[in-house]
Amino acid sequence: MDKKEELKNDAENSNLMANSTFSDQIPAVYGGGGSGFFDISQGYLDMLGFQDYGGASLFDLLQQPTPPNMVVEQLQIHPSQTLEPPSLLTPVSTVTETPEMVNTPTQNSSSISSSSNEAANNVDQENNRRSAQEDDEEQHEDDDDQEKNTTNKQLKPKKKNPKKQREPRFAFMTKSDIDHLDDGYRWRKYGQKAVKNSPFPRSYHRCTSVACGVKKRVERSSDDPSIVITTYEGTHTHPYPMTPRGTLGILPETAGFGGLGGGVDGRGVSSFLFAQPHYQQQQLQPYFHNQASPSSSLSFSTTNSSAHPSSYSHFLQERRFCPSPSSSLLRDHGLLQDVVPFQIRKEEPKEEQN
DNA sequence: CGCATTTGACCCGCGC
DNA sequence: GCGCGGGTCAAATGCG
Repeated sequence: MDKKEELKNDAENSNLMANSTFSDQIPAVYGGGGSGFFDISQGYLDMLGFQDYGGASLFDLLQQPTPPNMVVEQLQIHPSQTLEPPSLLTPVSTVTETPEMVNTPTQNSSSISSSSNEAANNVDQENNRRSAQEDDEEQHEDDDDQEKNTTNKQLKPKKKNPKKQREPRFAFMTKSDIDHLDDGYRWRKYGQKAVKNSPFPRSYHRCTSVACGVKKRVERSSDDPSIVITTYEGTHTHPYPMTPRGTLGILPETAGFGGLGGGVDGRGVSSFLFAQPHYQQQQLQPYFHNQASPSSSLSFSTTNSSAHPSSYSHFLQERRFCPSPSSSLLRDHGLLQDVVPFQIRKEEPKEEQN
């Protein structure tokens, strides 16, 4: 414990510091609600087209006369690497590792970039390995069997071999009482672990879709119990599950942009409809009270190990929830505003001026 | 009965 | 090499 814990503590302390860290990197991001949190105003939500949702989503809540505050903290987005800018997003790029990364000391760019790069490399390497491995496994099933037999003797047949591969990860810090924010997808919890130096456990979820390997980790910030850190890892490879729990009454078409699910790449994704059960509103409120303004903020951090532009952009796309095409206001910024708000804007001609 | 959650065990990477 | 902590597995259990 000693040093380690200290380090951990430091790291965790720096967790929330991510705000400052990030702000240092992308000052613009923090325009709204103090503390470096994004301010999601009702107007913003409108722009996102949330009003169209029938279900009681988190955002619905946000639309309440007294919008709850959802703190979303962008943990770390690395500005150094620009993503290919799809018309909508451009950006910022690289993301960094999520909570963990976030926890990393406030070393910002340098550390972040290095991490990102490393991560990226690792990812690539790992990906290669993985596929290679998979191929191998397929090709040598017999061998595998044998090997497995050997291994099985000792332990459960864990398929995982090589290094874990880190897929693009995006972390969201949400101020909420609810740990598991319903994003519309169906998740199955496959594990829970106690987090060191934190009274709150971390739960591991996996998308229930067959071929979808998207994972999600949910944990509460030890520094601020009111903050839930949700980390998404991977990209959904299936269409958005419409109204999974009757929370999302939206159709792809309504969603615009190919819909919540219809990601640009054809991959359905829109993992950010925080559909919440009704009761959540009540739970959320207390927090909002703590907020100076009735605005809500969503903060997320993207951690992208792969630092792949596509990943990021994809992420952004996902994040687009479903900006309604009609919302011209969003037109250029949309989610971008959250994610890469100002940065991007800088690049964009300000002429538009809203 | 099927699916989701719980939970203890195990694996793996990393730091010392 | 060892211990720690994070991440995952899978049997057991719970729930609708």
